[in-house]
Amino acid sequence: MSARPPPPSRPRLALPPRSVAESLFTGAGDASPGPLTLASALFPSEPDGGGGVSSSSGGASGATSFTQLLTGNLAPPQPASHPQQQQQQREAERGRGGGGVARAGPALSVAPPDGTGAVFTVPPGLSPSGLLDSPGLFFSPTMGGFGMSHQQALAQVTAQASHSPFGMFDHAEQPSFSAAPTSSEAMQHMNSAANMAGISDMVTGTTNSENVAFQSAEASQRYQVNAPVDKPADDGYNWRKYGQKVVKGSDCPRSYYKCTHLNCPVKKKVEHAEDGQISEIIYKGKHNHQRPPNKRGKDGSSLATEQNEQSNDTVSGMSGIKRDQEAVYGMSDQLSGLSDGDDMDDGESRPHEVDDKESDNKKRNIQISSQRTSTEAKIIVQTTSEVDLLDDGYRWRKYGQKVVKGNPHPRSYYKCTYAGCNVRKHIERASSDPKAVITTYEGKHNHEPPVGRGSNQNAGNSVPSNSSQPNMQNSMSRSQASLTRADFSNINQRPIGVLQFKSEE
DNA sequence: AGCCTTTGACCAGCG
DNA sequence: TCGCTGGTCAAAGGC
Repeated sequence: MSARPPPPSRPRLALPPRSVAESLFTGAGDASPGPLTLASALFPSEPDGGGGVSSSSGGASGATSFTQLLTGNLAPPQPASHPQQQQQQREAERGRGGGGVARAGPALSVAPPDGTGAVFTVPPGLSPSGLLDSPGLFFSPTMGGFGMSHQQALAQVTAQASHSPFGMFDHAEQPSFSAAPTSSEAMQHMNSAANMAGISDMVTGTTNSENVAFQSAEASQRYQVNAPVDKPADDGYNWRKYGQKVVKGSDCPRSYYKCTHLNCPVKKKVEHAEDGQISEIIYKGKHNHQRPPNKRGKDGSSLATEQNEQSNDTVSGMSGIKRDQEAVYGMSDQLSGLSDGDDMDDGESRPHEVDDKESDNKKRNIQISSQRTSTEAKIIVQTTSEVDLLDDGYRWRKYGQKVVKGNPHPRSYYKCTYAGCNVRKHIERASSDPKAVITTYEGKHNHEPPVGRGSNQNAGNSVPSNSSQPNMQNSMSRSQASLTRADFSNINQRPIGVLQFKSEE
């Protein structure tokens, strides 16, 4: 009916109150946030002009550092002249005014908007989706340099997906969403995260995504998320999609899901942003049953939350809600990596310190484009050699190849060769650009990378190698070296919660 | 075979 | 009553 590929646009991500975020991280889970989660966290976005600090967009903003963006030391947002910007503005309008999304039914008030809530908005090209999905947002050396080679980025992402200490993102229980986030902290963590990913450069170099704004979180029970996924994040329950429709005021379709449990009345509506990411999830009803057995092995859902869920959590009167919050917003959690003020300068001085030789030489552009689950991420890397993508520190065995419809290039399937590890990754070349390789990781490594692998890319890296994040650490450029495990840990402890969600009874 | 997604059609509420 | 809109149904197809 209304199914149509959502046009690219920027995702929205509202940062949760810090207190909440912290609570989230107190229960560190074992699952790690997906690479995309990380990326999303780095570039969450929430359209909003009010109270938010926006960076100017366009190349003109190239002078604006990511740190500036984070700290709000930015120039007023430029008028959206670009179609995407205009779209963003429209979204912003919707998000701000609450329009565009049906909000029927009594909503649970989880996050009272106190104006302190920070929403990090990233315009197209910088947003998780824009950043990751937009074909136009390839981290190119010509755009200021991403600061690391595609391999490095890939390794980081992979490491994140596999070993990131941010695991709690996926599993931590969120007792509430009432606390107001500390912008500064959020910004700082974000900054750190940005550093880690070399985002600073990206931001400054991005041409059409310079609009970064911190906004006050909307006080509502709905969740606005940036989950760049093609389906709702796994929240532990089983859902069946029974409808999809384009609602008025939004160009994006709204999907309707029902809990598949017998006689369970719970439904949820999932709204997608123009870029296909989940922008909002609205729950209706309460589960009259316990969460089904963990499906982790299958899709990477979390365990920690499961236990909490089992207790028939009723915090804020929502049972299934939290789960989705956690799952869907793993990415936001990452964003949560906002840090304290003293960390603010972690990355602001590094944008151009990065060793971009490799990237220059290889002319690689990286785009993290999608995440379906906390342990699945899609990475688009411009490269001429698929082999490069395999060298992420782990050993892979090609077990299949297939030519998918609409793409003349074969799609290769790889599986981690480590005994007992079921992580897989799919590599395919974009039909439009053979040099653009899309890598999708599925699952989580239950082991560490084989010795001697994955570290060769940055042999000179002085960053202390961490067993849990070998690739990430090793793959970081010098400029990123400062973001060590400690940094990640810090981020862990300063999660940013989820965005906005709404529940209907 | 079972489950899920897709999607056009249908229904109900509202102005 | 009509048109609009959101929500749901259900057949078809895919995995």
